Amino acid sequence: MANSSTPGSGRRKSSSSPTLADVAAHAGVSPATVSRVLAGNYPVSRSANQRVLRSIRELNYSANTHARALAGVQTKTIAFILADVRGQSFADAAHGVEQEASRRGWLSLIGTTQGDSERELALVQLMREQRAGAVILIGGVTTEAADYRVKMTELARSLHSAGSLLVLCGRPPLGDDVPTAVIEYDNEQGAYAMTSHLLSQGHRRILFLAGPERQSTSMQRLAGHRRALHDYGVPDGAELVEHGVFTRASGYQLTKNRLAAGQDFTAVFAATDVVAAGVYAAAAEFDLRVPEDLSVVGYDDVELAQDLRPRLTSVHVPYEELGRAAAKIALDSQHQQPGWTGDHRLFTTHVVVRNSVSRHA
Amino acid sequence: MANSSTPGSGRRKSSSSPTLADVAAHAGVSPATVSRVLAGNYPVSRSANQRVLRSIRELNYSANTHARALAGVQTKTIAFILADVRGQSFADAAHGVEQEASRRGWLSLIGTTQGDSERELALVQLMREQRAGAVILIGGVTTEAADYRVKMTELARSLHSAGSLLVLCGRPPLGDDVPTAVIEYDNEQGAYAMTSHLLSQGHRRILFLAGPERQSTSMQRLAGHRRALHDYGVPDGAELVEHGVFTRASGYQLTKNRLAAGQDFTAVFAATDVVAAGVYAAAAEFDLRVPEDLSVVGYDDVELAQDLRPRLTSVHVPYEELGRAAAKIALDSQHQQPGWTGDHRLFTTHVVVRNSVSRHA
DNA sequence: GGCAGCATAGTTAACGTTTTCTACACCGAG
DNA sequence: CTCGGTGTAGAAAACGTTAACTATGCTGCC
Repeated sequence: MANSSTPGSGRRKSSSSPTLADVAAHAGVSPATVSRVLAGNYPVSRSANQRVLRSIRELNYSANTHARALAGVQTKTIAFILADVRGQSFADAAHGVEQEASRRGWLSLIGTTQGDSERELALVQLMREQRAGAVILIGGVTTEAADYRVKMTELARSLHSAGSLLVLCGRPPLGDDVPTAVIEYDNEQGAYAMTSHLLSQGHRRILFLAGPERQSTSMQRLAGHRRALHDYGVPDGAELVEHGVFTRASGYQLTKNRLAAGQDFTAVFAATDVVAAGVYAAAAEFDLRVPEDLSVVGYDDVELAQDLRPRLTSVHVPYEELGRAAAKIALDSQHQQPGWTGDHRLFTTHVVVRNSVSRHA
Repeated sequence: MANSSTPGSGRRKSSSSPTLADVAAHAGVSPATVSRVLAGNYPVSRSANQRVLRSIRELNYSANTHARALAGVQTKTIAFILADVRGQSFADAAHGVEQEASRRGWLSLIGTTQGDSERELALVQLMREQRAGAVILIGGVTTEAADYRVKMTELARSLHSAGSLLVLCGRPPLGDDVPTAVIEYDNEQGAYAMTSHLLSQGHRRILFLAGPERQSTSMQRLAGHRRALHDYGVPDGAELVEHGVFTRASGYQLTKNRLAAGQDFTAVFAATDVVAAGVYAAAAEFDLRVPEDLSVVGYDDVELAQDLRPRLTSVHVPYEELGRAAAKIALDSQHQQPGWTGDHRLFTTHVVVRNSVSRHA
């Protein structure tokens, strides 16, 4: 009509996808009818229905998500946000989410933050804007910035009021009045159990390789370790705690430094299995046998724990199940009441004893 | 104005996010001005600018992506699609993408297909609709369905005409006239080199644990293996090829079966390092020492290769760099000419010799 | 002093759906 | 033979942006 005045002038989509209007024209019906055929929530005559279906097939039409979203329908997409895909544990959790989501015909998207809370906020923001059906955050938080809490709280509310949901997995809740679901796994308890195990085997000087300072997961595990030491009446040796990151390289370097400094310890509790792999490498370099000369334990119990030699004693965390549960809660929440305050679920962990710990006289 | 006639009647958003119009009203300017402040592509007076900025902050406004996309702007989002995040190799590649994207201020999203080409199409589709700036597909393809090729080709064209780009990474191109970028790493050559290595060490009966039949990566590696056998004049022993999947469990089971059947081979070439981990486990169960009784090699050279004992000889593939390169090409392509046919880049691989192979008399 | 030109501002038409409303046959019942 | 349904269909108003047009004061020049 209006813009057909000068044929080649206006911003004409060259070979873009066919629109609903195109389908309607092709089938000789109104746009509304096409929409109704697609939605199937309104009576349409047999003949019109067939013509529309045929046109859709012939034009290879597919609805534009954005237009749909703008018009108020939710996308069947669930977002999963973590620090780094390279970590086995969270990758397992991601798989759990994926599984549950696809079982229900939803698509899941993964975003990574590299531990940067700015990026985390940006991703949640993006997902809210994209009208994701739910957003799952997994893994500890690092920042203490008050700003962060405020913004995340706001995003949680905003998601909730848009019929979506923020799920916090393995991280501290935002507050009682914030509409989120929380899924935790017991870091403090697991670390307590593991350190107890080491203590019961006679170890008294245990090097604890923690994650970053002020990272919640890291701090919880350290707290469990400390509590066990305290309960056994062992001095809590702050000088035997080292902070690093959750990588093999970090475990290797930290252990090497300590060993080079001639420090005296009979066991190492690595905050993570991959960190423990680094400990193994450093020990080998100093000709220390595991577990005869040095006992080593980890946390997470990922597949790697079984491939290390000797096999690594670790704390089992049901990551995949965690992911499934998160997705389940998120997707079930679809029809939550407005006054709803939040679900809370706690997964337990347990020590898996393998061959990396020896009795110490 | 018009819709304020009956205050409480229409479908009123209860506590939804503030819109651009809200900001405009709050700042006492027109919507256009707000949009311009945001875009910064049009002169706005100092005072108006400040008022708008303040209103945005006070209302905590954030633009609606869908409306934006609908109005034709691209999202600064890049999508990365793979089969399964749990595989180290692709996780590394994902990290490379992530790195490069965030370096430029882009967000990256990961989607997983579980090897299902239907889901793959759906994800690419979704990303196209979401106006992603680029879509990167990594890993071999499994399907032979003609339908798949047709649809993917169409999506590639559609993405390209929307100013976006489809990047194929480690998988066969769709055709010369399809506007995609292709990044390959040499599976055939790497496998050839590895099998040559085994042959040069005197091994003649090599069990090859391939991935799924008709999966491109798997087939390429098998082809390289076969070519090496042929070049050395060794019978190509189809009975020494076993097809499975790229997991530890698969490697374990397949090897165990062969061993239990009393089959005779002196080396195992696992299609993947994690598969090799399974081989180690099976060998241990039969009291076979690696490499004295059985030589084992893998492919990918992920971190795990260094943690296995003995350390695994493997073919190094620069996954992280691959990811970075893919992202780089994708993001640089932003201003490609219409007649553009596609970039092509090939990464080389090389054997990393460790301790899992012994000389066979 | 009138007028071209510039710096800002506002209007309005897209973008592609969904979803009310309204319209129109056609049917059986009074 | 008219009159409320009922079953289908279309028109049009959202949804929240962007961008192409218009509109309006000014400034400065002839």
